Amino acid sequence: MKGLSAVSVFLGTHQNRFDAKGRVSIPAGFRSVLRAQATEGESLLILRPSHTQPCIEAWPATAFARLAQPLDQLSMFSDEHDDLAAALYADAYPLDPDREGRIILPDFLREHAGLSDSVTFMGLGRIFQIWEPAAAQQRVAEARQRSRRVTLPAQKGGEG
Amino acid sequence: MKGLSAVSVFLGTHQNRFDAKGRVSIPAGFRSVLRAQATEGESLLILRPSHTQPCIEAWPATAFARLAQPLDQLSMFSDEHDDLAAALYADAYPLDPDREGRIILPDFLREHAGLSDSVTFMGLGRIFQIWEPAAAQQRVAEARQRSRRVTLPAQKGGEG
DNA sequence: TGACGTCCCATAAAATCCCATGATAACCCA
DNA sequence: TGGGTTATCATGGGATTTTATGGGACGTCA
Repeated sequence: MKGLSAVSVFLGTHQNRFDAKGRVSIPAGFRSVLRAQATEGESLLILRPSHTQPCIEAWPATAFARLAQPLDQLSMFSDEHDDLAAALYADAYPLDPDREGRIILPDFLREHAGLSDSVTFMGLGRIFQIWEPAAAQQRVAEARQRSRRVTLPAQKGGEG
Repeated sequence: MKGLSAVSVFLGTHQNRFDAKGRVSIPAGFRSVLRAQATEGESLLILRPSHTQPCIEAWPATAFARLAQPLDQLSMFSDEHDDLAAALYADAYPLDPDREGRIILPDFLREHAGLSDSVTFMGLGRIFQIWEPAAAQQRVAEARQRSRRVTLPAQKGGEG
């Protein structure tokens, strides 16, 4: 593969616009990561509102499956199981892009993220997030600030 | 002997120019280091703005993966994880050179480094940096000054 | 029937491919 | 050691492909 495509994690931020029909292109790079992570018979990606931030989380099928794994360790029918299942699944929204790689966001997600006419796709490694552009900028600045304090546990082997 | 090509770290300083299409050649020596450090399925290099200097950091795939390793030790969904992921990934920009070894820098990186028509590639061992030539010179001078006062810690064995 | 999503085609801009060139540096052989 | 021959490199540019975006037509499911 060429160009941005040869990556297996979501990196960088990209800004695209809604068209008149409410469609947005998923950045090409992200599309190819999604394809690489796709699971036969599952939708290409799963959206859900972030529970801590005004943005939409986008999960590739495989990553979402992993996310849900802790469920298996809870006894079925327990309250914990139900709670977790509800938290994970109830507001998840599986989705496949059209042939041009565009998606249409359901209203509840657009509202949750406060989207208007443009969206920022923010790569976060395993997943990516969809933000209102202004909020995205703010978020990154904040994250930079905070992670400056969260000094990394020193790497063994002198990092090299 | 093969000259610089046989080295696995980024050494030296090279200055190249943007062409009319906004492309710059990565110095040949750096290219071969990048190839040596490449990871199957990942882009050849990852750029990000330096958070401490007006320059662009260029990471080979493997080194970047190491940089991001601490993430794996944080539980998904923790605030630390989110902050760190955003800080590391959101402004990263993966890319692959064209067949001639040239790259096109996105605007936000060109602006961050204040690039105009030429760029200086500065080898820093594990990574290299991309500078506006004047700023690079200044930077090197400062670094020389400062490192005069610094004593290197004794080396333990072990190359990366 | 009508709203909405999908299929298909269209397009401008941008990125990439592919070929070309002058300059320099590496090489070879006498 | 000299001097010509090659290979490599930085750079240039036309042709092609990809990408983001726009929009008409069709299906489907209430």
